[in-house]
Amino acid sequence: MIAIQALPPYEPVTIADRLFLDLRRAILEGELSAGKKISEPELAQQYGVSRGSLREAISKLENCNLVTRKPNIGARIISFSIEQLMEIYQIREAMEGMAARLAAHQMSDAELQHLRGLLAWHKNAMAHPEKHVSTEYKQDADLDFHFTIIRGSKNARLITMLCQDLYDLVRFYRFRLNPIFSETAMQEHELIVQAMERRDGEMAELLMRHHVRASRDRARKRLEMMSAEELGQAAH
Amino acid sequence: MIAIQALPPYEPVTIADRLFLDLRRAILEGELSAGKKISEPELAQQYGVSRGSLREAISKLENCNLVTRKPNIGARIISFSIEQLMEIYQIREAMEGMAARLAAHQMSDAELQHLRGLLAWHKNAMAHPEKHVSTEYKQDADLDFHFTIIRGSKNARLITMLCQDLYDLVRFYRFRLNPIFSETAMQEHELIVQAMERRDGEMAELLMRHHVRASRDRARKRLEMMSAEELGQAAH
DNA sequence: AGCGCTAAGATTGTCAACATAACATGAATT
DNA sequence: AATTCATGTTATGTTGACAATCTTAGCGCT
Repeated sequence: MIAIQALPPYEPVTIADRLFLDLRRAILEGELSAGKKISEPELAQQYGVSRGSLREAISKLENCNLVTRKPNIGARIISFSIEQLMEIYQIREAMEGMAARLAAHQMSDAELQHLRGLLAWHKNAMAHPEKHVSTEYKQDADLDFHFTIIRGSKNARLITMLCQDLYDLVRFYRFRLNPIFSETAMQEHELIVQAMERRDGEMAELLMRHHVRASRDRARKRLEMMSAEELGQAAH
Repeated sequence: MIAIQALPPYEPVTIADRLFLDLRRAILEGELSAGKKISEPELAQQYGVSRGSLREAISKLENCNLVTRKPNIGARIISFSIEQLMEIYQIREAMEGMAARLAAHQMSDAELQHLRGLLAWHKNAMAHPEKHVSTEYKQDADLDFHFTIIRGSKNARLITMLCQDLYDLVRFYRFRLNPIFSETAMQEHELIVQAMERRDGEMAELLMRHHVRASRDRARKRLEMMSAEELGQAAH
């Protein structure tokens, strides 16, 4: 069994930490509507903590780019925007491309085997949809694939910027768009792993960039097909 | 005269904001030693503010990656590490490469002319070192060059990640290494602008990536020549 | 001498109250 | 009727005090 660790867990030692994790999950899973203003007194009472701790948690959420704060006005959950989603894909293309290039050289054989196993598991899940394999699981598997390669780059700063700063945004949009993981994407993953197994960093980067670009186009096409009404729901 | 805006200014409306700007400057310019632990009571008294505001400012510094915090232990200024500097160059290669590609298509003719002017001004400053053009100015001009292209990408998230999250780290290292801006780098800038004037995004990306990679190699070579003693000074 | 334990000191996390700025309501005026 | 201004209310920024945790110095023990 492969561990799904889309949201890398860490033990919340302080109240503000726990609050941060709770709020992040609530935002990512849509419990708190996109674009909604955060009322400090309301949330503080709701979670039974003081405003000080809440403000610290909000500050951490700001780091994750999940809320924006304006002085003397307050904090808001970020709002849903197709333009921003496209921007994120462009950044992912550049950074994950570099991550794949580095990972092709830096990952150990064991790590590559793990990645290959992940791919096989994912492929099996796609082939046998009857085995109560939920959509979320397949999406988490996709995240796991990308995370493994990112971590494989062994570039600590790159890992932080992608896994902590950018992928919270990715999850924010992913949950609201609920994209289907396509067979095509699976084949792209396969090609990427093959290049990495050949230790071909140059090709791994090119293939990863192609994959992210293709995913962006699929997302855009999907968005154009969605009705305005559905998009409105996604925003909330 | 070309405006030097290495650190994009904004009006600090709240106390925590002003504190944040002050502390950031102090860290970037070496007034607060790298790796040093931040004492909340000490700094709060020194700046004449309460610990709450100081903690908020520290939280913002954490976003900029200039300090790291551990629960129940405290905050430390980041420490100087060659490995981290090399990691930053790798990220810049990927992201600024993408920025150059986008900017080649997105920048207006006027913006390109501004960039060209920046280059001319910089070239002139290099050619006439007698004109009391300090090293800092030339470095700021280099930052301006990169910032103009990054902003030219018109990708808001990319701009934020680079200008706010990554370039504070760049300044942190730059101040401590005090690198000389070489004639070679100037020529690389020239080639990048030429590609952008041709609206050749592909080439602009390749040239920018080459430029960042070359800068990284120059920095590494320079570091290898520096004695251990000098590096120890840089850390403080 | 070296190691582990204990208690004092200091530092960080948390809270509730105060000061100040933004927002909302309604009256007066053009 | 629409706009502007005044006023009250709410929310955010800020502060100082309290509680929990970590660090350190000192002591006893092996």
